[in-house]
Amino acid sequence: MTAQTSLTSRLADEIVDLIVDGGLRPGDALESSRALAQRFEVTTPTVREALRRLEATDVVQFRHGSGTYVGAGFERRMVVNQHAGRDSIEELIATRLLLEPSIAAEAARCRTDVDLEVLEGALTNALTPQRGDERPALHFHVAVAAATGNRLVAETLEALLHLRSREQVQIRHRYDDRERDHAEHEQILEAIRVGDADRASELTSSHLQSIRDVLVDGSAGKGAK
Amino acid sequence: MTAQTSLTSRLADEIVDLIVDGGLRPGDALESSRALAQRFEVTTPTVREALRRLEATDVVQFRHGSGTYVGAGFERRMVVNQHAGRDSIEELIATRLLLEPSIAAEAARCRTDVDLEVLEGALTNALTPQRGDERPALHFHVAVAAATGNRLVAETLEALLHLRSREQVQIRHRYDDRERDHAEHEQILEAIRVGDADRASELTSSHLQSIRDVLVDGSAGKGAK
DNA sequence: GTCACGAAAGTGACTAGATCACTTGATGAC
DNA sequence: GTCATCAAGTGATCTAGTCACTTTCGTGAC
Repeated sequence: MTAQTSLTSRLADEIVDLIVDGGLRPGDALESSRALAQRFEVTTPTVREALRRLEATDVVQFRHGSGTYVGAGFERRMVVNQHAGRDSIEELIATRLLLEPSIAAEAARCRTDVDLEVLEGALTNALTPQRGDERPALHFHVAVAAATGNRLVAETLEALLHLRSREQVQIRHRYDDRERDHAEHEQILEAIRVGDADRASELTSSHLQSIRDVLVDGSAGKGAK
Repeated sequence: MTAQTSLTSRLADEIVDLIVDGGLRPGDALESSRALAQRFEVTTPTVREALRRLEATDVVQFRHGSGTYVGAGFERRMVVNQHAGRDSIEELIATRLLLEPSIAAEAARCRTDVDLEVLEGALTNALTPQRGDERPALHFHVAVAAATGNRLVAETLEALLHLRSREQVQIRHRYDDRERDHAEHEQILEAIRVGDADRASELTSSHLQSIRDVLVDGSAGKGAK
């Protein structure tokens, strides 16, 4: 049960731990590949695989002939992977509450007929339980962002929702009022359809607020599990 | 001149090209490691390093014993690395225009005295030309996002500005009216200081709009360099 | 004393050829 | 028809190196 994950994955995590424990900051040098290989009792190619993975998000940087150094992505990782307490979930909802109303308003202004079809599709998909299908059913809120016609907006929101995806499941577990969820989504869609930006914004805001309320009440009133 | 970059980096790019050229979509299988190694005339550990790098952003996924598959991150990469034309810069500005006014408003509501000091620091740093110092001077707009007290908001905006960082330099090159930039930042800061959310939002909006205008005029009027 | 040069040590980059572990699909017994 | 079995394909990792680059530090010229 310790780990179904690969040796390389664990290794990457352990290297991050090493950076944390050592109090290293961006710019500081890590141990050499060979030293790391010895420390973790693996071979250098394996260490390098783990480091490459970390390099991709700039957690570490290679400098040929010089050494391996902590990169700026390290601190970013610390923020992103912060312990998944209630704070981080509330932080996520707060962020969405800040950004999504504007996005919904813009969607109401810019949406095309095709966007509307996609939104309707996302809405019906949400009701049918996930099939064995690979496609994880386009998230309604991402579909709204896509309806702005700006791919970067959609991408940003998707990245945001992808974060803390585990906690998002928790939210759904609590906020299990599917009918209400669907009804609110439908209202938002209607506002976008008729191009009422203000109403789309307000509805999105109150929708997220109600989710937040459930969350806060739940954490205050309910015990574990 | 062909490439100062490492073999692994080039290899990662070439594998992505291979996915693109092959018309592969998320879920499709890649060639085996051995086949890739043969194709590119490198050894398997090298291929694996390149693949690990791509795995970090979910461009590919490993399935032990089964194969290597294209992941959801592939399409994301396509969006992020789309050819850096004017469209993508305008898209970025449009996104910022959509998100940052709300953030500035929230900052005006939530900022602490410490946040104000940080903002002032970011403002003066922007005027002094970059020193040899490693720290790349906290971006004013990121500092505003941080003043919301929500780390996730700051992180999101930072990620956004980090994208297309090359093009951002272009923008600065055109929008070289440092004094005006600084003056507008100062106005925004003042609104945040006194807690005027509406004004902070409006000022941010007009600030970004003026940047966009310069950009659009520049692209229409000016030739290359 | 100062500074250019250059060898040596340390480090990452990559090679070469294996072995082990897991998945998958075909085969064959029941 | 169903299910256990097995073999081929693939990823995961190892062993044991060589090559290329950077940094350092000592040497010697000035």
